[in-house]
Amino acid sequence: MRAIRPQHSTHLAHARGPYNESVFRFELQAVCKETGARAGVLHTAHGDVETPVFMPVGTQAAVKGILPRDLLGDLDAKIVLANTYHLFLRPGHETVHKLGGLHHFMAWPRAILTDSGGFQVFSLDSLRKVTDQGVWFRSHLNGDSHFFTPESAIDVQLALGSEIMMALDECLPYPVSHEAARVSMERTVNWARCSYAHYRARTTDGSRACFPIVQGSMFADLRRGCAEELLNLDAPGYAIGGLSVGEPRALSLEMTEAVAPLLPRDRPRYAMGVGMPEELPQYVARGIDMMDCVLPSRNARNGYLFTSTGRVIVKQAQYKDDPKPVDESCRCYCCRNFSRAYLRHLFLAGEISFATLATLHNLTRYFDIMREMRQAILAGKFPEYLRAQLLLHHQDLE
RNA sequence: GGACAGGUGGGUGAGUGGUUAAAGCCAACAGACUGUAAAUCUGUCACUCCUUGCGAGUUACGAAGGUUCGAAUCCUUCCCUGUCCA
Repeated sequence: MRAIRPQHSTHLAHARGPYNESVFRFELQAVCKETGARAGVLHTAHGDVETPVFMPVGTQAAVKGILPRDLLGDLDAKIVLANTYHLFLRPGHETVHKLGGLHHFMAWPRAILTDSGGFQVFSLDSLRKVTDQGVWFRSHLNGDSHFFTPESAIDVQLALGSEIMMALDECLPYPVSHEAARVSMERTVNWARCSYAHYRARTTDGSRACFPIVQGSMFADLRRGCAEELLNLDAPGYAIGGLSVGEPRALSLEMTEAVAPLLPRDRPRYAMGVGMPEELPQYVARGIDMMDCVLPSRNARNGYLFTSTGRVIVKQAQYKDDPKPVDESCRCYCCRNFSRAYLRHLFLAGEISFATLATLHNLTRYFDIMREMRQAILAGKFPEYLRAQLLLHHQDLE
């Protein structure tokens, strides 16, 4: 068998800073005095990640609809997500490991964050059973039973080789009782401790991080209690999970507000699974550095495009003869070359290229928003940016 | 000219006396989507009216008649399509 080794040098040359690139480290560059919004850099063994950052979701080691080439080139993404549960089932973490690790396997030389499978506790509700020790999953592919523990989730992520591993957590639906949320939160804390002990035992060089996840449903006291417990782990970063599971938007932001101030100032904060474009500044304004969401990619495939002036559901009949680009102020390949009418045609015709163009556009939109925010924070103009956004999206945020 | 087989809503295609304004699929239209069981899913899809109800009325299964309490379904005639035979 031919030796397969990741080849990072060419891709990373420009991304390397003056720091020890083998060590995972967060560098805070600016903090908005009025809101607490932050700009920084996440230094990883696979390149620097400027924050605040939006991470495209590539569950099965692929961001649906586009190629790593698009992510590297046009989008210039610095980090993507992949999923422990899905890659464990198929093709199997050992297979990925044997083939040189996830970066090499999916031809993605930059940073990768792997989710632990905690979200699948929520989304595969009918196929799993949670115990104090872990989660039984019945594979959605063939019905096989698999038991995930905090330790095994770390092992799978170690085999995959991601820079940022997530501790196994229990993501609850909404609404649940305070008591159910408390029991679940305590389980998530225990799991985080187990994950952490295992992570510490198995990693030595500091090149890879593991983030615990704050849970507690929509109860501020539980959220705070959870965060305080997790602080004892002295993790290199913290996530807030269990948001956007059906609750009113105001509640998700309220929970973020309750938790973020408790988290270490010098560590990145990750709000998992958010959000709509107009929500992103709201999280950043509450001190969030990292976000991810399937919306730009999934909605793209469903004909729903995000623009600087609102949504364009390009599959609608009203765009049948529309020669305009999706977003006239967008510089993406899709908007530079194709009309709404053409995109609508591709969608209705079921052409695969629609997904590619639409996803490319939506991710461009998300990245533009993140870039604008970062620049505003660095320039000390984030409050103005935020106020302008609020005016623009007054109704959306109701 | 003869013998069969057929003609159903935008398309396809079920339905052989009443629960049929007519299944299913497709198309079309609208909506949903937030750490992806998603190139997925949901709804609408003859017209009119209102007290929006498993409401009322009108029109509709090639055309026109007929049988029947009741017809897309049975009968008669006609028109059209396909295949085969002359």
